[in-house]
Amino acid sequence: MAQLQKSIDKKNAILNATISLVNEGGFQAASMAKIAKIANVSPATIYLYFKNKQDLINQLYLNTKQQFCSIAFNNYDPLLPTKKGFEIIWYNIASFKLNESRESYFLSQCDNTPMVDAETLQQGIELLEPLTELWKRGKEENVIKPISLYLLYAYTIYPIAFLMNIQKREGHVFNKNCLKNAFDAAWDSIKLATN
Amino acid sequence: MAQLQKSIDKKNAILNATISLVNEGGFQAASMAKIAKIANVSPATIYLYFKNKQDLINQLYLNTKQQFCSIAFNNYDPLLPTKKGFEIIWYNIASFKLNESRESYFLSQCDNTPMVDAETLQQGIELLEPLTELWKRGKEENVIKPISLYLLYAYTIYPIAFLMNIQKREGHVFNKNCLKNAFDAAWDSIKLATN
Amino acid sequence: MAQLQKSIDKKNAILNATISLVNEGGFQAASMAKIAKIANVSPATIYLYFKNKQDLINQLYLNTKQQFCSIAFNNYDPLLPTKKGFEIIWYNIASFKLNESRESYFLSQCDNTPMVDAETLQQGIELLEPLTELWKRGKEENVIKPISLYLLYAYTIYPIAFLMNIQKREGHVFNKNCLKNAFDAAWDSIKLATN
Amino acid sequence: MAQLQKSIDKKNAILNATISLVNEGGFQAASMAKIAKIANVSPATIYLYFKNKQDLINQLYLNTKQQFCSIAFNNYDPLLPTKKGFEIIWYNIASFKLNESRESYFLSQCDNTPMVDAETLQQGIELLEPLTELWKRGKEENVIKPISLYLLYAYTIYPIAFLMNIQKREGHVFNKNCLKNAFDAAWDSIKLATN
DNA sequence: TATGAATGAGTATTCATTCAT
DNA sequence: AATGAATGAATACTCATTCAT
Repeated sequence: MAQLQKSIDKKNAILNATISLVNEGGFQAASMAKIAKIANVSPATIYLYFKNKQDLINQLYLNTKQQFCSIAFNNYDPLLPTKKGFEIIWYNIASFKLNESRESYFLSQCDNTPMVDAETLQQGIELLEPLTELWKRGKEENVIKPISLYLLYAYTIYPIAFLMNIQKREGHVFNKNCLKNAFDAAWDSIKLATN
Repeated sequence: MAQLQKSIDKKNAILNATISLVNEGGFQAASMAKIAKIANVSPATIYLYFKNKQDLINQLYLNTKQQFCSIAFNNYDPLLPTKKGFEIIWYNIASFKLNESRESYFLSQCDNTPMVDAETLQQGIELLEPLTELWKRGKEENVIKPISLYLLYAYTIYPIAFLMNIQKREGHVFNKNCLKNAFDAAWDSIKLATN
Repeated sequence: MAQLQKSIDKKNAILNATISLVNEGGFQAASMAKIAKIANVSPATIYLYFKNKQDLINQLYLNTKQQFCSIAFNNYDPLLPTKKGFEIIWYNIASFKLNESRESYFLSQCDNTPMVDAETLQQGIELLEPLTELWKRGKEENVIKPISLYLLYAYTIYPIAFLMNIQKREGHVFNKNCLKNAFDAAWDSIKLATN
Repeated sequence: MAQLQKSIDKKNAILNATISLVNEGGFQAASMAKIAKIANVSPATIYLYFKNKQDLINQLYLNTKQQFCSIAFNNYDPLLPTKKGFEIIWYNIASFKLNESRESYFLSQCDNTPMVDAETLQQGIELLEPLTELWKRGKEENVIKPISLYLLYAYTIYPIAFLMNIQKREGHVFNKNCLKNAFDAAWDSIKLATN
């Protein structure tokens, strides 16, 4: 029991150290030696928990994506009206991306570089299934434009990463009003205009 | 003259080799030795043109961003009506991002990782000034929502990078209709609804 | 009893795993971790049976040499005529070296590299005492040339290792006739020409 | 010119350092770092001259085997009578093996372990072609037993390695008389008895 | 007796950079 | 302007060995 906890703690320390280093200097700055030093373990110990560096990165990606998704669908109920459901998910995601910027910036790097295996990326995407289900329903209900899931994602979720990047780089913090504007932009881009 | 040309060719060969390598394996995969080999020069030669590796990356980023911007404002005339002007710029950018995916993917990596100096990133952003001018005017004309430039960029330009990523990863190619949908989403997200 | 057997089994599993690994990739390829994995024990367990890696190799050498010698003197009776006695021993050894090539190749590596302690090598040599006794007698009887034991060994026993190496490397198998030729060569090289 | 010489010197220093280390502690003891230190170069420099460690070992093997063979056929003339020719070659080889024990012990390790590529070993064997030609002729002339080249080698050349091993291990030095005995044993083992 | 977890020192190899030519 | 040779420091990863359980 105590041993198991110690193991979990060590693995987490390693994952944490890796996020920090990748965020500060990219994949290349996260050398196994530096990770080990920050996590307070021997370099060899990392290999007890991960097959190699790529495996470490992949696991870290999936881990973080899972955290992300578990928050994304907080309080979400598939029975809610489409717009309401989308609003809840969107604000959850925005809140994660803008508050947990450590995790978000890491995910953003993974999503825009060849750091992570294609296969692992795919696994990460599948975790968002409830959102894609919601979009499907929205299209059937003629509430959401009949456009591809890629476009829906590109215009509602992906932009939040840009805002997070700005926040991180410029110390800028987005207030409630700004967040409202962002949500409106997201919704306006995909809602089907009723005339 | 011929000598100058040879110099330019060499520098370009180096820049080109770097883009290829960064795209294939990220910053870390682009070692000076590999760059030199692909560019058909000696490692030492790189240092005649660039102070060090960071300088090489920075210059490459600015270079590529300039290419990008010179295309972005093709056929653009500040005197055009706001929506028309925006449409021209947006399609220019989309065409660059989706057709010149080599350059685009490189820029996307730079924009989402700590690869490039903060200062250099800033210089890159400033090259888009005609677009920000257009947005300013659009707001004054009550054609565009009175929201921050960050939001405008996040919801109109940034999403294209996601589409490019998808294209690259999945071999998917976006057709005219899809592009139209994307433009509409972009415009809908920032246009001021006239009631 | 059952406990003792289990211990012996484990020790043998370790020794066996080591032979396999050394044969495939030399001393360096036989890491304690790999040995443990193949022998289905924990790395730490190896240290219950052997003081350290060198001790493991030494014991394995002696063990294997003992196997070798117990076969070498099968059906051998010191009272037999010299040539007959030599013939029996020689064929025993050849049969071991050529049939038990796993063990033989291992011994050959040990005998031609600094893998094994000098002291342990000496102990291995002493196991062949009945053969050296036979040679001594043969010399007294003027049946065998009055040359050093080293020479007698070099020209009768050592060559078999070369044949084993060839067999291993080339998949070549030596038939009865070939074996007869080998024995004749061995005997011709040391027998004292009469008249 | 001076540069070329410096390069050759460096390569030789590396090869030399490698032989020393392999002789003292086997393949495993010859780490690239130790080799570099003894050769007075940086570890990275080794990779300017050799693709990797295996390549270094292979080249060293062939190099040394070439030295060996260039001596083996000193003063040898294919037109000499078979026995005379064989005698010259045998004494050349014995002299190399027993005097150049550094090189010989290294070759013996290579020949009895998986240190060297099978392909490279083959290349080494081919260098002895004049000897195999001589043996062929000897068989045609009914001077040498009609047995395989493997056997001829096993009983005439291979035993010398054993003597060298003994010399090295025990400080024992073989005198002229002993050498004569060894040659006689070699010749007796393969000569066709005329009755 | 037996182990899985842990590690500091080591492995082969590559790095960004410099320098003599 | 251009280079091949050179390198110390770093890279990812593995080693033989120990220790708490």
